[in-house]
Amino acid sequence: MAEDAPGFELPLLLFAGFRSIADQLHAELARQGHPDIRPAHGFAMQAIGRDGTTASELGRRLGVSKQAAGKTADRLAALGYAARVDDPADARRKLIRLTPRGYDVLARSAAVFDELRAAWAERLGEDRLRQLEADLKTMAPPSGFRLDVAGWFGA
Amino acid sequence: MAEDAPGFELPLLLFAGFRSIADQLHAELARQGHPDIRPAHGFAMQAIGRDGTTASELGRRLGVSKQAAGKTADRLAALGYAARVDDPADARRKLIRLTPRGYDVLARSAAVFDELRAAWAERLGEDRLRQLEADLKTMAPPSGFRLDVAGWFGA
DNA sequence: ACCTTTTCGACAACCACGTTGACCATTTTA
DNA sequence: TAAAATGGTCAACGTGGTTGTCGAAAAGGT
Repeated sequence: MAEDAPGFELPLLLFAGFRSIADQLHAELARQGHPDIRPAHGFAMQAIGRDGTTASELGRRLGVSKQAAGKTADRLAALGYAARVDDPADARRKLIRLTPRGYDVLARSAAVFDELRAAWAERLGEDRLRQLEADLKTMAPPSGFRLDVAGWFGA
Repeated sequence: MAEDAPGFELPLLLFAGFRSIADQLHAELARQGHPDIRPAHGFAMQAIGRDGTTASELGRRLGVSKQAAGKTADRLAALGYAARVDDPADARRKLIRLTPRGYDVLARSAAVFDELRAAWAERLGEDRLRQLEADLKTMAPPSGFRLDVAGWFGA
């Protein structure tokens, strides 16, 4: 009878799958006029959303401190993907809003993700892919995703 | 008929699976006397292996510069998991070797990974898990894994 | 043998991403 | 109205990366 795979392979495969999709996404985004977008930026812009948010709230959504979230917002602003504007209703707050260029990345990302999923479906079959998604949902619901990846990995 | 999952869910699920396993591993390692081990350390120690290696070679295995690999080795040394010794056969080289404490982490990690895989097998069934592994292997062979995760994500 | 090229390790400067702690300004609340 | 909670920023630091430079040692070619 066949041996079980060694346990260490499973996380490697999961990570390789994630990284494969992320790399293809960013290669395609680079081709479509967004060469300087990094995975961290995509997560942050997704968390900012169409309505914008504040640094404190962004930090809560991303699972990092408000200072870290503020720095990320500054970088996105420097790259032209976000802007920080005063909140007329609350002089403490500064809203982080996506620029048209930021919305463009979000829209293109959604499209590319759908294409990549379709590629998986074609290769594996829609049934197998659905089962894979369902199994992952069973084992690791991506509830309130924490995206402090860089810090999580190394610090 | 059921709708397809949105494309952006797939990478999130893959990452959540990876992170779930990694978090459980490190929680267990902490319980077993290794509270300061980080994911990056585990990858580096795995790459150092039982025979030890040099900073340059470690950099190649990890897909990072020799300087970065050297820094990682220094940190592992500071934590007591590795030691750097002169190579008697080549005065340029300094071998990075795991300490007994380093080997201990590797052995415990392997055991915990097997336990975690067994937990997945119990929940999903061995067949489903094998299929999941096979499908991931199809879509993203973890060939020559690059583990510059922190830099890849953000820099 | 000798000179050139390659390799290894280290130093320095820098960037990205995260952390705490402290601080001030502005709501909110009691 | 005074006290507490909230939002943003500054500063200092840790960790994981990057280039570029450099000297010492090994390898290679003539």
